[in-house]
Amino acid sequence: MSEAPRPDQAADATSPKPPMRDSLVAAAFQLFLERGYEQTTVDEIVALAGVGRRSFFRYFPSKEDVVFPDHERCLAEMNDFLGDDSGQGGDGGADDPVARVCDAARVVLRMYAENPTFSVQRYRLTKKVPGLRTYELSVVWRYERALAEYLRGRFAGRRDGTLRADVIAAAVVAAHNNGLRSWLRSDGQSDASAEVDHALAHVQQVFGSDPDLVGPAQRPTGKSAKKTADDDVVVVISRRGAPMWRVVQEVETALGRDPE
Amino acid sequence: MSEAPRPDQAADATSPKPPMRDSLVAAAFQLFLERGYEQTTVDEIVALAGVGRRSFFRYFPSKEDVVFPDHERCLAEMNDFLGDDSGQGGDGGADDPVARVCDAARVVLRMYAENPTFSVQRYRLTKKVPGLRTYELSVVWRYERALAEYLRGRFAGRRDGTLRADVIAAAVVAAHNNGLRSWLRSDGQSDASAEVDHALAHVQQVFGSDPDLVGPAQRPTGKSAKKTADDDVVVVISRRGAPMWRVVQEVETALGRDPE
DNA sequence: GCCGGGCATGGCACTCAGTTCCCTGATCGG
DNA sequence: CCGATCAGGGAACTGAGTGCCATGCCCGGC
Repeated sequence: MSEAPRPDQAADATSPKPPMRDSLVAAAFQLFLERGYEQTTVDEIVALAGVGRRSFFRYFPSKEDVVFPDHERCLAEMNDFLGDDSGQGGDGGADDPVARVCDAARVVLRMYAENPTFSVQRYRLTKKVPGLRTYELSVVWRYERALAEYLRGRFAGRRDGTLRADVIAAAVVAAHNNGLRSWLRSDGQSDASAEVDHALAHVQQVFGSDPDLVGPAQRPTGKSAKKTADDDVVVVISRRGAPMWRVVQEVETALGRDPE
Repeated sequence: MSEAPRPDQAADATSPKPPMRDSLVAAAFQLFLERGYEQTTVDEIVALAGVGRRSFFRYFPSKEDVVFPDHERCLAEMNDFLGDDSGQGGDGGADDPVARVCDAARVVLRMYAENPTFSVQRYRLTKKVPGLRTYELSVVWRYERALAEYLRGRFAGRRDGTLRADVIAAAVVAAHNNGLRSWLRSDGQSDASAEVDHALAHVQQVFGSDPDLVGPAQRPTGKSAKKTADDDVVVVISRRGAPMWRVVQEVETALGRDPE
Protein backbone atom coordinates (compact mmCIF):
# COMPACT_ATOMS: atom_id res chain seq x y z
CA MET A 1 0.00 0.00 0.00
CA SER A 2 2.86 2.36 -0.70
CA GLU A 3 5.33 2.51 -3.56
CA ALA A 4 4.75 0.80 -6.88
CA PRO A 5 7.70 -1.02 -8.41
CA ARG A 6 6.99 0.26 -11.93
CA PRO A 7 9.68 -1.55 -13.88
CA ASP A 8 9.04 0.83 -16.75
CA GLN A 9 10.03 3.87 -14.77
CA ALA A 10 13.43 4.45 -16.29
CA ALA A 11 12.39 6.24 -19.45
CA ASP A 12 10.00 9.19 -19.71
CA ALA A 13 6.24 9.06 -20.06
CA THR A 14 6.53 7.76 -23.61
CA SER A 15 8.37 4.65 -22.45
CA PRO A 16 7.79 1.27 -24.16
CA LYS A 17 4.59 0.78 -22.09
CA PRO A 18 4.50 -2.81 -20.89
CA PRO A 19 1.38 -4.42 -22.32
CA MET A 20 0.96 -6.60 -19.27
CA ARG A 21 0.38 -3.70 -16.95
CA ASP A 22 -2.29 -2.22 -19.20
CA SER A 23 -4.01 -5.52 -19.80
CA LEU A 24 -4.17 -6.06 -16.06
CA VAL A 25 -5.81 -2.67 -15.56
CA ALA A 26 -8.26 -3.35 -18.36
CA ALA A 27 -9.18 -6.79 -17.04
CA ALA A 28 -9.53 -5.48 -13.51
CA PHE A 29 -11.86 -2.65 -14.45
CA GLN A 30 -13.96 -4.89 -16.63
CA LEU A 31 -14.57 -7.19 -13.69
CA PHE A 32 -14.91 -4.38 -11.15
CA LEU A 33 -17.61 -2.71 -13.21
CA GLU A 34 -19.68 -5.81 -13.88
CA ARG A 35 -19.16 -7.55 -10.53
CA GLY A 36 -18.00 -4.97 -8.02
CA TYR A 37 -14.59 -4.42 -6.51
CA GLU A 38 -14.83 -6.59 -3.43
CA GLN A 39 -16.60 -9.36 -5.33
CA THR A 40 -13.65 -9.64 -7.69
CA THR A 41 -10.60 -11.63 -6.62
CA VAL A 42 -7.10 -11.12 -7.89
CA ASP A 43 -7.16 -14.66 -9.27
CA GLU A 44 -10.10 -13.76 -11.47
CA ILE A 45 -8.30 -10.69 -12.76
CA VAL A 46 -5.15 -12.56 -13.69
CA ALA A 47 -7.22 -15.35 -15.24
CA LEU A 48 -8.99 -12.84 -17.49
CA ALA A 49 -5.75 -11.07 -18.34
CA GLY A 50 -4.12 -14.42 -19.04
CA VAL A 51 -1.12 -13.84 -16.82
CA GLY A 52 0.20 -15.41 -13.67
CA ARG A 53 -0.97 -14.33 -10.27
CA ARG A 54 2.54 -13.45 -9.22
CA SER A 55 2.87 -11.00 -12.07
CA PHE A 56 -0.06 -8.97 -10.81
CA PHE A 57 1.74 -8.20 -7.58
CA ARG A 58 4.90 -7.42 -9.51
CA TYR A 59 3.15 -4.50 -11.18
CA PHE A 60 0.78 -3.51 -8.39
CA PRO A 61 1.83 -3.86 -4.77
CA SER A 62 -1.79 -4.28 -3.75
CA LYS A 63 -5.18 -4.90 -5.28
CA GLU A 64 -6.10 -1.28 -4.65
CA ASP A 65 -3.20 0.03 -6.70
CA VAL A 66 -4.67 -1.28 -9.92
CA VAL A 67 -7.48 1.26 -9.51
CA PHE A 68 -5.03 4.16 -9.44
CA PRO A 69 -2.45 3.06 -12.01
CA ASP A 70 -1.10 6.52 -12.84
CA HIS A 71 -0.99 8.33 -9.51
CA GLU A 72 2.60 7.38 -8.87
CA ARG A 73 3.68 8.97 -12.09
CA CYS A 74 1.52 12.02 -11.38
CA LEU A 75 2.99 12.48 -7.94
CA ALA A 76 6.47 12.40 -9.42
CA GLU A 77 5.34 14.94 -11.99
CA MET A 78 4.07 17.25 -9.26
CA ASN A 79 7.32 16.97 -7.35
CA ASP A 80 9.24 17.78 -10.49
CA PHE A 81 7.04 20.80 -11.04
CA LEU A 82 7.50 22.05 -7.50
CA GLY A 83 11.21 21.31 -7.61
CA ASP A 84 11.72 23.51 -10.65
CA ASP A 85 12.24 26.89 -9.04
CA SER A 86 14.63 27.74 -11.82
CA GLY A 87 12.32 28.75 -14.64
CA GLN A 88 10.54 31.42 -12.67
CA GLY A 89 11.55 34.31 -14.85
CA GLY A 90 9.41 33.59 -17.87
CA ASP A 91 5.97 32.67 -16.68
CA GLY A 92 4.29 35.36 -14.64
CA GLY A 93 2.83 34.74 -11.21
CA ALA A 94 4.95 31.67 -10.53
CA ASP A 95 6.71 33.63 -7.85
CA ASP A 96 3.66 33.60 -5.61
CA PRO A 97 3.80 30.39 -3.56
CA VAL A 98 0.03 30.10 -3.43
CA ALA A 99 -0.29 30.43 -7.17
CA ARG A 100 2.48 27.91 -7.56
CA VAL A 101 0.79 25.22 -5.51
CA CYS A 102 -2.46 25.92 -7.32
CA ASP A 103 -0.66 25.24 -10.58
CA ALA A 104 0.79 22.10 -9.04
CA ALA A 105 -2.73 20.96 -8.22
CA ARG A 106 -3.67 21.49 -11.84
CA VAL A 107 -1.10 18.84 -12.72
CA VAL A 108 -3.35 16.34 -11.00
CA LEU A 109 -6.40 17.65 -12.77
CA ARG A 110 -4.67 17.21 -16.10
CA MET A 111 -4.07 13.54 -15.32
CA TYR A 112 -7.77 13.06 -14.60
CA ALA A 113 -8.79 14.99 -17.69
CA GLU A 114 -6.60 12.86 -19.93
CA ASN A 115 -8.97 9.89 -19.56
CA PRO A 116 -12.41 11.27 -18.76
CA THR A 117 -14.34 8.02 -19.04
CA PHE A 118 -11.77 6.13 -17.01
CA SER A 119 -11.80 8.85 -14.35
CA VAL A 120 -15.58 8.84 -14.13
CA GLN A 121 -15.71 5.06 -13.83
CA ARG A 122 -13.10 5.13 -11.12
CA TYR A 123 -14.97 7.90 -9.33
CA ARG A 124 -18.13 5.81 -9.18
CA LEU A 125 -16.10 2.90 -7.91
CA THR A 126 -14.29 4.79 -5.16
CA LYS A 127 -17.52 6.46 -4.11
CA LYS A 128 -19.14 3.21 -3.11
CA VAL A 129 -16.21 1.08 -1.93
CA PRO A 130 -14.90 2.25 1.47
CA GLY A 131 -11.56 0.54 1.02
CA LEU A 132 -10.88 2.41 -2.20
CA ARG A 133 -12.00 5.67 -0.66
CA THR A 134 -9.46 5.13 2.10
CA TYR A 135 -6.78 4.30 -0.40
CA GLU A 136 -7.57 7.43 -2.36
CA LEU A 137 -7.22 9.44 0.84
CA SER A 138 -3.70 8.15 1.27
CA VAL A 139 -2.89 9.20 -2.28
CA VAL A 140 -4.40 12.63 -1.83
CA TRP A 141 -2.48 12.94 1.42
CA ARG A 142 0.78 12.50 -0.44
CA TYR A 143 -0.16 15.26 -2.86
CA GLU A 144 -1.04 17.48 0.07
CA ARG A 145 2.24 16.71 1.79
CA ALA A 146 4.14 17.60 -1.36
CA LEU A 147 2.39 20.96 -1.52
CA ALA A 148 2.85 21.58 2.19
CA GLU A 149 6.56 20.75 2.05
CA TYR A 150 7.02 23.16 -0.81
CA LEU A 151 5.19 25.89 1.05
CA ARG A 152 7.13 25.20 4.22
CA GLY A 153 10.26 25.85 2.25
CA ARG A 154 8.91 29.09 0.89
CA PHE A 155 7.64 30.17 4.30
CA ALA A 156 10.82 29.14 6.09
CA GLY A 157 11.73 31.48 8.91
CA ARG A 158 8.38 33.16 8.83
CA ARG A 159 6.30 33.13 11.97
CA ASP A 160 3.79 30.27 11.85
CA GLY A 161 5.28 29.33 8.52
CA THR A 162 4.62 25.62 8.80
CA LEU A 163 1.12 26.24 10.11
CA ARG A 164 0.32 28.51 7.23
CA ALA A 165 1.89 26.05 4.82
CA ASP A 166 -0.22 23.16 6.12
CA VAL A 167 -3.42 25.20 6.07
CA ILE A 168 -2.90 26.51 2.56
CA ALA A 169 -1.98 23.09 1.25
CA ALA A 170 -5.12 21.62 2.78
CA ALA A 171 -7.25 24.42 1.40
CA VAL A 172 -5.80 24.06 -2.10
CA VAL A 173 -6.36 20.32 -2.09
CA ALA A 174 -9.90 20.71 -0.80
CA ALA A 175 -10.72 23.29 -3.45
CA HIS A 176 -9.15 21.19 -6.19
CA ASN A 177 -11.08 18.13 -5.10
CA ASN A 178 -14.28 20.14 -4.90
CA GLY A 179 -13.91 21.24 -8.49
CA LEU A 180 -12.73 17.85 -9.62
CA ARG A 181 -15.64 16.01 -8.03
CA SER A 182 -18.06 18.51 -9.47
CA TRP A 183 -16.68 17.66 -12.90
CA LEU A 184 -16.75 13.92 -12.21
CA ARG A 185 -20.35 14.08 -11.06
CA SER A 186 -21.25 15.65 -14.39
CA ASP A 187 -19.86 12.51 -16.08
CA GLY A 188 -17.11 14.60 -17.59
CA GLN A 189 -19.60 16.82 -19.43
CA SER A 190 -18.72 20.09 -17.69
CA ASP A 191 -15.48 22.00 -18.14
CA ALA A 192 -13.00 20.48 -15.72
CA SER A 193 -10.48 23.28 -15.98
CA ALA A 194 -13.13 25.91 -15.42
CA GLU A 195 -14.46 24.13 -12.34
CA VAL A 196 -11.04 23.77 -10.78
CA ASP A 197 -9.90 27.25 -11.80
CA HIS A 198 -12.95 28.68 -10.14
CA ALA A 199 -12.35 26.72 -6.95
CA LEU A 200 -8.67 27.54 -6.81
CA ALA A 201 -9.38 31.20 -7.47
CA HIS A 202 -11.53 31.14 -4.37
CA VAL A 203 -8.61 29.89 -2.31
CA GLN A 204 -6.18 32.32 -3.87
CA GLN A 205 -8.56 35.13 -3.05
CA VAL A 206 -8.77 34.04 0.57
CA PHE A 207 -5.06 33.66 1.11
CA GLY A 208 -4.05 36.32 -1.31
CA SER A 209 -0.85 36.70 -3.20
CA ASP A 210 2.14 37.18 -1.00
CA PRO A 211 5.00 38.76 -2.98
CA ASP A 212 6.82 39.82 0.17
CA LEU A 213 7.95 36.26 0.58
CA VAL A 214 10.27 36.29 -2.38
CA GLY A 215 12.23 39.11 -0.79
CA PRO A 216 11.57 42.49 0.78
CA ALA A 217 12.68 44.32 -2.32
CA GLN A 218 10.18 42.49 -4.50
CA ARG A 219 7.36 44.81 -5.46
CA PRO A 220 4.37 43.97 -7.58
CA THR A 221 5.93 45.44 -10.68
CA GLY A 222 5.46 42.32 -12.77
CA LYS A 223 2.25 40.76 -13.86
CA SER A 224 0.08 41.96 -11.03
CA ALA A 225 1.10 45.54 -11.75
CA LYS A 226 -0.57 45.32 -15.12
CA LYS A 227 -3.98 45.45 -13.59
CA THR A 228 -3.40 48.31 -11.18
CA ALA A 229 -1.39 51.47 -11.43
CA ASP A 230 1.32 51.55 -8.82
CA ASP A 231 0.66 54.93 -7.30
CA ASP A 232 -3.08 54.62 -6.77
CA VAL A 233 -4.21 54.33 -3.21
CA VAL A 234 -7.22 52.63 -1.70
CA VAL A 235 -9.02 53.98 1.32
CA VAL A 236 -11.26 51.73 3.32
CA ILE A 237 -13.42 52.98 6.13
CA SER A 238 -14.83 50.36 8.41
CA ARG A 239 -16.66 50.16 11.69
CA ARG A 240 -14.70 48.62 14.52
CA GLY A 241 -15.95 45.11 15.11
CA ALA A 242 -16.91 44.65 11.51
CA PRO A 243 -16.39 41.08 10.30
CA MET A 244 -13.04 40.66 8.68
CA TRP A 245 -14.34 38.95 5.60
CA ARG A 246 -16.46 41.96 4.81
CA VAL A 247 -13.48 44.27 5.16
CA VAL A 248 -11.56 42.05 2.80
CA GLN A 249 -14.47 42.06 0.40
CA GLU A 250 -14.53 45.84 0.41
CA VAL A 251 -10.82 46.08 -0.17
CA GLU A 252 -11.00 43.64 -3.01
CA THR A 253 -13.86 45.44 -4.61
CA ALA A 254 -11.83 48.63 -4.35
CA LEU A 255 -8.90 46.83 -5.91
CA GLY A 256 -11.09 45.87 -8.82
CA ARG A 257 -10.92 42.12 -8.29
CA ASP A 258 -13.87 39.82 -8.60
CA PRO A 259 -15.20 39.33 -5.05
CA GLU A 260 -16.43 35.75 -5.57
CA MET B 1 -12.80 -0.79 8.52
CA SER B 2 -15.85 1.23 9.40
CA GLU B 3 -18.25 0.98 12.32
CA ALA B 4 -17.39 -0.71 15.58
CA PRO B 5 -20.03 -2.93 17.14
CA ARG B 6 -19.57 -1.45 20.62
CA PRO B 7 -22.04 -3.55 22.61
CA ASP B 8 -21.75 -1.02 25.45
CA GLN B 9 -23.16 1.81 23.43
CA ALA B 10 -26.57 2.04 25.05
CA ALA B 11 -25.61 4.00 28.17
CA ASP B 12 -23.64 7.22 28.33
CA ALA B 13 -19.86 7.61 28.48
CA THR B 14 -19.79 6.31 32.04
CA SER B 15 -21.24 2.99 30.96
CA PRO B 16 -20.10 -0.29 32.58
CA LYS B 17 -17.03 -0.42 30.31
CA PRO B 18 -16.50 -3.96 29.15
CA PRO B 19 -13.22 -5.19 30.57
CA MET B 20 -12.52 -7.33 27.55
CA ARG B 21 -12.29 -4.38 25.21
CA ASP B 22 -9.83 -2.57 27.47
CA SER B 23 -7.72 -5.63 28.08
CA LEU B 24 -7.47 -6.17 24.35
CA VAL B 25 -6.28 -2.60 23.83
CA ALA B 26 -3.76 -2.97 26.65
CA ALA B 27 -2.43 -6.27 25.35
CA ALA B 28 -2.25 -4.94 21.82
CA PHE B 29 -0.28 -1.84 22.76
CA GLN B 30 2.08 -3.79 24.95
CA LEU B 31 2.98 -5.99 22.01
CA PHE B 32 2.98 -3.18 19.47
CA LEU B 33 5.44 -1.19 21.53
CA GLU B 34 7.87 -3.99 22.21
CA ARG B 35 7.61 -5.80 18.88
CA GLY B 36 6.14 -3.38 16.35
CA TYR B 37 2.68 -3.27 14.82
CA GLU B 38 3.21 -5.42 11.76
CA GLN B 39 5.30 -7.93 13.67
CA THR B 40 2.40 -8.58 16.03
CA THR B 41 -0.36 -10.94 14.97
CA VAL B 42 -3.91 -10.85 16.22
CA ASP B 43 -3.39 -14.35 17.61
CA GLU B 44 -0.60 -13.07 19.82
CA ILE B 45 -2.79 -10.25 21.09
CA VAL B 46 -5.68 -12.48 22.02
CA ALA B 47 -3.29 -14.97 23.59
CA LEU B 48 -1.86 -12.27 25.83
CA ALA B 49 -5.30 -10.93 26.66
CA GLY B 50 -6.52 -14.45 27.35
CA VAL B 51 -9.55 -14.26 25.10
CA GLY B 52 -10.64 -15.99 21.96
CA ARG B 53 -9.55 -14.76 18.57
CA ARG B 54 -13.13 -14.38 17.45
CA SER B 55 -13.85 -11.96 20.28
CA PHE B 56 -11.17 -9.58 19.06
CA PHE B 57 -13.00 -9.02 15.82
CA ARG B 58 -16.26 -8.64 17.70
CA TYR B 59 -14.90 -5.54 19.43
CA PHE B 60 -12.65 -4.27 16.65
CA PRO B 61 -13.65 -4.77 13.03
CA SER B 62 -10.00 -4.74 12.03
CA LYS B 63 -6.57 -4.93 13.57
CA GLU B 64 -6.10 -1.23 12.93
CA ASP B 65 -9.17 -0.29 14.95
CA VAL B 66 -7.56 -1.38 18.19
CA VAL B 67 -5.09 1.47 17.79
CA PHE B 68 -7.91 4.04 17.72
CA PRO B 69 -10.33 2.64 20.27
CA ASP B 70 -12.12 5.90 21.10
CA HIS B 71 -12.45 7.66 17.77
CA GLU B 72 -15.88 6.25 17.12
CA ARG B 73 -17.16 7.72 20.35
CA CYS B 74 -15.41 11.01 19.62
CA LEU B 75 -16.93 11.25 16.18
CA ALA B 76 -20.37 10.74 17.66
CA GLU B 77 -19.58 13.44 20.23
CA MET B 78 -18.62 15.86 17.50
CA ASN B 79 -21.80 15.16 15.58
CA ASP B 80 -23.81 15.73 18.73
CA PHE B 81 -22.02 19.02 19.26
CA LEU B 82 -22.65 20.17 15.71
CA GLY B 83 -26.21 18.95 15.83
CA ASP B 84 -27.02 21.11 18.85
CA ASP B 85 -27.99 24.34 17.18
CA SER B 86 -30.53 24.90 19.92
CA GLY B 87 -28.44 26.29 22.75
CA GLN B 88 -26.97 29.10 20.72
CA GLY B 89 -28.34 31.91 22.83
CA GLY B 90 -26.21 31.37 25.90
CA ASP B 91 -22.67 30.86 24.81
CA GLY B 92 -21.31 33.72 22.78
CA GLY B 93 -19.65 33.28 19.42
CA ALA B 94 -21.35 30.00 18.73
CA ASP B 95 -23.33 31.73 16.02
CA ASP B 96 -20.31 32.09 13.82
CA PRO B 97 -20.04 28.89 11.77
CA VAL B 98 -16.26 29.08 11.62
CA ALA B 99 -15.98 29.46 15.38
CA ARG B 100 -18.40 26.61 15.77
CA VAL B 101 -16.38 24.15 13.72
CA CYS B 102 -13.25 25.27 15.53
CA ASP B 103 -14.95 24.37 18.79
CA ALA B 104 -15.98 21.08 17.27
CA ALA B 105 -12.34 20.40 16.44
CA ARG B 106 -11.48 21.05 20.06
CA VAL B 107 -13.69 18.11 20.96
CA VAL B 108 -11.14 15.89 19.24
CA LEU B 109 -8.28 17.59 21.00
CA ARG B 110 -9.95 16.94 24.33
CA MET B 111 -10.05 13.23 23.60
CA TYR B 112 -6.33 13.22 22.85
CA ALA B 113 -5.55 15.28 25.94
CA GLU B 114 -7.47 12.89 28.19
CA ASN B 115 -4.74 10.25 27.81
CA PRO B 116 -1.50 12.06 27.01
CA THR B 117 0.83 9.07 27.32
CA PHE B 118 -1.47 6.87 25.29
CA SER B 119 -1.79 9.55 22.62
CA VAL B 120 1.96 10.02 22.39
CA GLN B 121 2.58 6.30 22.09
CA ARG B 122 -0.03 6.02 19.39
CA TYR B 123 1.48 9.01 17.60
CA ARG B 124 4.87 7.33 17.46
CA LEU B 125 3.23 4.18 16.19
CA THR B 126 1.21 5.82 13.43
CA LYS B 127 4.21 7.88 12.38
CA LYS B 128 6.23 4.85 11.40
CA VAL B 129 3.59 2.38 10.23
CA PRO B 130 2.16 3.36 6.83
CA GLY B 131 -0.93 1.24 7.28
CA LEU B 132 -1.85 3.02 10.49
CA ARG B 133 -1.17 6.39 8.93
CA THR B 134 -3.61 5.52 6.17
CA TYR B 135 -6.17 4.37 8.67
CA GLU B 136 -5.80 7.59 10.62
CA LEU B 137 -6.39 9.52 7.42
CA SER B 138 -9.73 7.78 7.00
CA VAL B 139 -10.67 8.74 10.55
CA VAL B 140 -9.62 12.34 10.08
CA TRP B 141 -11.53 12.37 6.84
CA ARG B 142 -14.73 11.53 8.70
CA TYR B 143 -14.17 14.41 11.09
CA GLU B 144 -13.58 16.70 8.16
CA ARG B 145 -16.72 15.50 6.45
CA ALA B 146 -18.72 16.16 9.60
CA LEU B 147 -17.42 19.72 9.75
CA ALA B 148 -17.95 20.25 6.04
CA GLU B 149 -21.52 18.95 6.18
CA TYR B 150 -22.29 21.30 9.04
CA LEU B 151 -20.83 24.24 7.16
CA ARG B 152 -22.66 23.28 3.99
CA GLY B 153 -25.86 23.54 5.96
CA ARG B 154 -24.93 26.93 7.30
CA PHE B 155 -23.82 28.17 3.89
CA ALA B 156 -26.82 26.73 2.09
CA GLY B 157 -28.01 28.94 -0.73
CA ARG B 158 -24.91 31.03 -0.66
CA ARG B 159 -22.83 31.25 -3.79
CA ASP B 160 -19.99 28.73 -3.66
CA GLY B 161 -21.36 27.61 -0.33
CA THR B 162 -20.23 24.01 -0.60
CA LEU B 163 -16.85 25.07 -1.91
CA ARG B 164 -16.34 27.45 0.97
CA ALA B 165 -17.57 24.79 3.39
CA ASP B 166 -15.10 22.22 2.09
CA VAL B 167 -12.20 24.63 2.15
CA ILE B 168 -12.89 25.89 5.65
CA ALA B 169 -13.36 22.37 6.97
CA ALA B 170 -10.05 21.31 5.45
CA ALA B 171 -8.29 24.37 6.83
CA VAL B 172 -9.68 23.83 10.32
CA VAL B 173 -8.66 20.19 10.32
CA ALA B 174 -5.19 21.03 9.03
CA ALA B 175 -4.72 23.70 11.67
CA HIS B 176 -6.00 21.42 14.42
CA ASN B 177 -3.69 18.64 13.34
CA ASN B 178 -0.78 21.03 13.12
CA GLY B 179 -1.27 22.10 16.71
CA LEU B 180 -2.02 18.59 17.86
CA ARG B 181 1.10 17.13 16.28
CA SER B 182 3.17 19.92 17.70
CA TRP B 183 1.92 18.91 21.13
CA LEU B 184 2.46 15.21 20.46
CA ARG B 185 6.02 15.82 19.31
CA SER B 186 6.70 17.51 22.64
CA ASP B 187 5.73 14.23 24.33
CA GLY B 188 2.74 15.97 25.85
CA GLN B 189 4.90 18.49 27.67
CA SER B 190 3.64 21.61 25.93
CA ASP B 191 0.17 23.09 26.35
CA ALA B 192 -2.07 21.24 23.95
CA SER B 193 -4.94 23.71 24.19
CA ALA B 194 -2.65 26.65 23.62
CA GLU B 195 -1.11 25.03 20.57
CA VAL B 196 -4.44 24.24 19.00
CA ASP B 197 -6.03 27.53 20.00
CA HIS B 198 -3.19 29.36 18.33
CA ALA B 199 -3.52 27.31 15.16
CA LEU B 200 -7.29 27.66 15.02
CA ALA B 201 -7.06 31.38 15.67
CA HIS B 202 -4.92 31.59 12.57
CA VAL B 203 -7.64 29.98 10.52
CA GLN B 204 -10.37 32.08 12.06
CA GLN B 205 -8.37 35.14 11.23
CA VAL B 206 -8.02 34.09 7.62
CA PHE B 207 -11.66 33.23 7.08
CA GLY B 208 -13.00 35.73 9.53
CA SER B 209 -16.24 35.64 11.40
CA ASP B 210 -19.24 35.75 9.18
CA PRO B 211 -22.27 36.99 11.12
CA ASP B 212 -24.20 37.76 7.95
CA LEU B 213 -24.85 34.07 7.58
CA VAL B 214 -27.16 33.83 10.56
CA GLY B 215 -29.40 36.45 9.00
CA PRO B 216 -29.09 39.97 7.63
CA ALA B 217 -30.45 41.55 10.79
CA GLN B 218 -27.82 39.93 12.96
CA ARG B 219 -25.24 42.47 14.05
CA PRO B 220 -22.26 41.91 16.32
CA THR B 221 -24.08 43.19 19.35
CA GLY B 222 -23.36 40.17 21.49
CA LYS B 223 -20.04 39.06 22.82
CA SER B 224 -17.94 40.46 20.04
CA ALA B 225 -19.30 43.94 20.72
CA LYS B 226 -17.82 43.85 24.18
CA LYS B 227 -14.32 44.23 22.85
CA THR B 228 -14.93 47.12 20.49
CA ALA B 229 -17.14 50.13 20.72
CA ASP B 230 -19.73 50.05 18.00
CA ASP B 231 -19.28 53.54 16.65
CA ASP B 232 -15.51 53.59 16.25
CA VAL B 233 -14.29 53.61 12.72
CA VAL B 234 -11.08 52.32 11.18
CA VAL B 235 -9.44 53.91 8.19
CA VAL B 236 -6.95 51.93 6.14
CA ILE B 237 -4.94 53.50 3.38
CA SER B 238 -3.20 51.13 1.03
CA ARG B 239 -1.39 51.17 -2.25
CA ARG B 240 -3.19 49.51 -5.10
CA GLY B 241 -1.60 46.16 -5.79
CA ALA B 242 -0.56 45.69 -2.21
CA PRO B 243 -0.67 42.07 -1.11
CA MET B 244 -3.96 41.23 0.48
CA TRP B 245 -2.48 39.62 3.54
CA ARG B 246 -0.68 42.80 4.38
CA VAL B 247 -3.89 44.80 4.08
CA VAL B 248 -5.57 42.34 6.41
CA GLN B 249 -2.67 42.62 8.81
CA GLU B 250 -2.99 46.40 8.86
CA VAL B 251 -6.72 46.23 9.43
CA GLU B 252 -6.30 43.78 12.25
CA THR B 253 -3.61 45.83 13.87
CA ALA B 254 -5.95 48.81 13.65
CA LEU B 255 -8.72 46.74 15.18
CA GLY B 256 -6.43 45.91 18.06
CA ARG B 257 -6.33 42.19 17.47
CA ASP B 258 -3.24 40.09 17.71
CA PRO B 259 -1.85 39.97 14.19
CA GLU B 260 -0.60 36.38 14.36
C1' DG C 1 -36.57 -24.99 41.87
C1' DC C 2 -36.73 -25.92 37.04
C1' DC C 3 -36.89 -24.65 32.17
C1' DG C 4 -36.14 -22.11 27.86
C1' DG C 5 -34.58 -18.30 25.30
C1' DG C 6 -31.46 -14.74 24.44
C1' DC C 7 -26.55 -13.33 24.58
C1' DA C 8 -21.66 -13.18 25.05
C1' DT C 9 -17.86 -16.04 24.05
C1' DG C 10 -14.89 -19.69 22.05
C1' DG C 11 -13.44 -22.72 18.49
C1' DC C 12 -12.99 -24.25 13.86
C1' DA C 13 -12.70 -23.91 9.10
C1' DC C 14 -12.77 -21.15 5.13
C1' DT C 15 -11.60 -17.24 1.73
C1' DC C 16 -8.46 -14.22 0.00
C1' DA C 17 -4.63 -10.77 -0.10
C1' DG C 18 0.12 -10.63 -0.11
C1' DT C 19 4.83 -12.94 0.20
C1' DT C 20 8.65 -16.30 -0.37
C1' DC C 21 11.03 -19.45 -2.87
C1' DC C 22 12.12 -21.66 -6.86
C1' DC C 23 11.53 -23.09 -11.63
C1' DT C 24 11.30 -22.03 -16.68
C1' DG C 25 12.29 -19.87 -20.84
C1' DA C 26 13.83 -16.10 -23.68
C1' DT C 27 17.26 -12.76 -24.88
C1' DC C 28 21.89 -11.24 -25.42
C1' DG C 29 26.93 -10.77 -25.14
C1' DG C 30 31.16 -13.38 -25.50
C1' DC D 1 27.63 -22.38 -28.68
C1' DC D 2 27.55 -21.23 -23.79
C1' DG D 3 26.45 -18.89 -19.71
C1' DA D 4 24.51 -14.90 -17.40
C1' DT D 5 20.65 -12.18 -16.63
C1' DC D 6 15.88 -11.36 -16.12
C1' DA D 7 10.78 -11.30 -16.97
C1' DG D 8 7.29 -14.34 -15.91
C1' DG D 9 4.88 -18.51 -13.78
C1' DG D 10 3.64 -21.54 -10.11
C1' DA D 11 3.22 -23.74 -5.59
C1' DA D 12 3.11 -23.19 -0.85
C1' DC D 13 2.87 -20.32 3.15
C1' DT D 14 1.31 -16.49 6.49
C1' DG D 15 -2.08 -13.74 8.42
C1' DA D 16 -6.38 -10.89 8.39
C1' DG D 17 -11.14 -11.21 8.38
C1' DT D 18 -15.67 -14.05 8.17
C1' DG D 19 -19.35 -17.65 8.82
C1' DC D 20 -21.10 -21.17 11.40
C1' DC D 21 -22.06 -23.56 15.31
C1' DA D 22 -21.34 -25.22 20.06
C1' DT D 23 -21.02 -23.82 24.81
C1' DG D 24 -21.92 -21.65 28.96
C1' DC D 25 -24.18 -17.92 31.53
C1' DC D 26 -27.83 -14.97 33.00
C1' DC D 27 -32.68 -14.06 33.47
C1' DG D 28 -37.55 -14.12 33.43
C1' DG D 29 -41.48 -17.38 33.39
C1' DC D 30 -43.85 -21.37 35.11
